[in-house]
Amino acid sequence: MTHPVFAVTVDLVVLTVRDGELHALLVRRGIEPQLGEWALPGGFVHADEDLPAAARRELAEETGLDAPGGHLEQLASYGAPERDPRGRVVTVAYLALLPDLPVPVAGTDASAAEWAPAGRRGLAFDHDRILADGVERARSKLEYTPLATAFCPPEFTIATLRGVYEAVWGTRIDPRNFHRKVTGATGFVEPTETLTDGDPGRPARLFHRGTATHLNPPILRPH
Amino acid sequence: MTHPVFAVTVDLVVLTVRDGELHALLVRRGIEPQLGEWALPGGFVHADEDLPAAARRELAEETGLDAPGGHLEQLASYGAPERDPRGRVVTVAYLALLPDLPVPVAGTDASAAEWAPAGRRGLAFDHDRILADGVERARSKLEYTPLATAFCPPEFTIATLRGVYEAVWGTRIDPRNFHRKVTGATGFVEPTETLTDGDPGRPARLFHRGTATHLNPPILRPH
DNA sequence: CCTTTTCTCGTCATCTTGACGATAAACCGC
DNA sequence: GCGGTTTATCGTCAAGATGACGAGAAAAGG
Repeated sequence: MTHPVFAVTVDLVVLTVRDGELHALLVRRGIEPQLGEWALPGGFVHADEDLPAAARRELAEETGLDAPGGHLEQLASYGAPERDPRGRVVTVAYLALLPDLPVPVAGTDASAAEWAPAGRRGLAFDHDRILADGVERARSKLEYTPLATAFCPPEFTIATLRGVYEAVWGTRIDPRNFHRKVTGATGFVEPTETLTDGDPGRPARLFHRGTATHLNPPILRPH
Repeated sequence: MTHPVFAVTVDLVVLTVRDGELHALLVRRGIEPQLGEWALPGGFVHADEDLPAAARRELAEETGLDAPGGHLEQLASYGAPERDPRGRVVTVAYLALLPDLPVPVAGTDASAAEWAPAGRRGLAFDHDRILADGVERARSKLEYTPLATAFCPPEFTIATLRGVYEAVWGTRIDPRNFHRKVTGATGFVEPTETLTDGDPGRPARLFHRGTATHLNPPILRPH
């Protein structure tokens, strides 16, 4: 039996929190098609490469670093027949959650790269949809997993963690109740011995991430 | 630029509840490779076909019916270089949740089809892993969505719904607390006017599914 | 020194949860 | 027909979780 021929790409939804708002990494396309349009970073899977390896490679190429303490997971695949003018291209999208990083550098196939607000639309191909799916996945995962810590540096305050929730969800959260829930959930965060210094207000204790993979009880967003 | 060539398949994790246990639909492969091995139903995506359409087509071919009242969603994609001896094959797995159906018929590329307990292992390719991922997705989704109703006929009792949760989670649930939670969650189930008749015990009210897409509050499995 | 800011702990009414008692309303075997 | 069994449904109660908010602690800034 014969079967149709496809190309396979990986595309990345790379999210971070900057200035209290959720941002996504975008690149300006430096090659055809859609040359000059903003798009998600990504590229073709190599001949002998596994999908997660391709995602990590593209992430390293586009951001200049792999995700140390960050998080990378498969998001979904998109393969509508007309989604790419070059022919049948199926893309496997990955979602990366990273702490705030220095300004990204343009990669091989990109003429520019920048952090854009996660609500940004008008991207090439079906990337609007992929970005929206990634943001929704992140919003949902913050409820049931401790992945909010992937947006934070290795040591962080409860206020920083709360800022992540507020940025991703676009809501305000009561600092006192949030502090109680987070420190009460087993394995979410572990206190260190050190306190912040130099910031306005009372010094805050620094925490690092705990060992839990699921939050119990969950931290549900208001609706 | 040139890029490697792939074949793309869809594979289906089709789950149902039979005799109080979670079952998966398996087919015995009628073509090479892995001829004679048990595997997940699936096949190549056609030249002009979208991914969800390919999943629905394969489901219809293998089970003889599309999912009326059932549920079909994308699960994940798998593309390790050595996963298929024919070459680079990326498969997009879909998860289907169906009410208990008559015995399936063997499809085009299968010499037999059967419902096997969802814990079954020893499948062809990497289908053990895909099946395990599908079961875990189903277990998790029952916590936060009303998808348990996808396993039920259009009208069902609370006990039937509880049986779904017990089968998928492999736990026992207190009937009184479950009844309270389910009827209390907004939009999960809507009561009808009719009662069951003929079964042992007191007649039970029949319900149909509500309009909610998320459960609030969630129904968390014990751990 | 006083004000402002932020962190952290407490309080309290309300809601949810889990364990379980009790009654209702059918069946089954005799 | 008649207890015994089975299942559905409602109610109770203590423990835990939630949301709204008070208040002190500990820093910076004028």
